[in-house]
Amino acid sequence: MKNKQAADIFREFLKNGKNRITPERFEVLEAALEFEGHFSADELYIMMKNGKSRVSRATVYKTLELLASCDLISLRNFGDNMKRYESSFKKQNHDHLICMDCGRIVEFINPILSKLETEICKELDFEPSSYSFNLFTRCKNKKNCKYYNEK
Amino acid sequence: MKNKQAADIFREFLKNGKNRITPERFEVLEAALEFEGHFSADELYIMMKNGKSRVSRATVYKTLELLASCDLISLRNFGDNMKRYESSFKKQNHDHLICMDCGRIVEFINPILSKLETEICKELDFEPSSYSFNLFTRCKNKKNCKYYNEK
DNA sequence: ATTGCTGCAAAACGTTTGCACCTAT
DNA sequence: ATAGGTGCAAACGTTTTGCAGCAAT
Repeated sequence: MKNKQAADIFREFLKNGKNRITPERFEVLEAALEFEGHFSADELYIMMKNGKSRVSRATVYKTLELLASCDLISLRNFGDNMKRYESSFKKQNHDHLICMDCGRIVEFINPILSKLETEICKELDFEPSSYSFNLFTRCKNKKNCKYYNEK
Repeated sequence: MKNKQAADIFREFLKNGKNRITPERFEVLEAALEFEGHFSADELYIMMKNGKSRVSRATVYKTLELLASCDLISLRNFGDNMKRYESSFKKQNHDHLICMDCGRIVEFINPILSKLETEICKELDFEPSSYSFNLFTRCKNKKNCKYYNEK
């Protein structure tokens, strides 16, 4: 177990919710934290299969939901109809710029957004939980964009 | 045809893109503009079917894409894996607060967001196209929330 | 002993596609 | 005449579900 601290958080979360502590769940946790960048549930499942894991697709899907509930990973939506996740353990909260031509996803941090979240929720009288701010763009120079050109 | 002005915009857009002008496309336009609030492609299709329209599901899906391209409607993503649309004809650009408990969607307008869009895109050197800012929340008083309680 | 979890396959869901026919140009 | 659109049903990709057996409590 490489991320003992994350595992402790997950174990505590499972206990409090009267969920069982199973080796499969910790396998998924570890794979999710190791994954570089954004991944879909199926991508993670395939990666784990290739790594000779015997965890099932259903378990991967369900465990990712649990991990998102306890904020060890974040759920993202980039406009395709697909849930994506990324590790949020020991990582600063950030937002995403998506290029609709080349598919690149650039992360950025802007401190105003979480202030806006607090402010607007207060005004409308809702309890904030999370927010998403996505910028959909097109890269300027297709000729110089290696991501666009390699497609 | 109730929305002559929108129809003109659509007709012009179709011509410029060498798309044909068909009665089916204008039927979808009209239904989309009449729909109150947010709708999925399938919801619109079902509604049209119930209204005795003979337009096919495929045509609805494709026409909604065209309508979004010429900004007569806006494409939204509220975190479920489903494309949602809403009329944006003669309507101010706005963002959404989603209550994850009762399902309510509240619209709000905040002028800072489009400034942020411009600013961040400039800094990262991308051409802005659109953005989405969603606040995921929980309503504060379940007891007094009629949306929560009617479920 | 009792739930709850797992793996598997099947089903569900929204969406896209292939194709023969039709229609706007 | 011809390119493009339509309707239908089948295919698609992601996610969820039902269920029998298994394992954590």
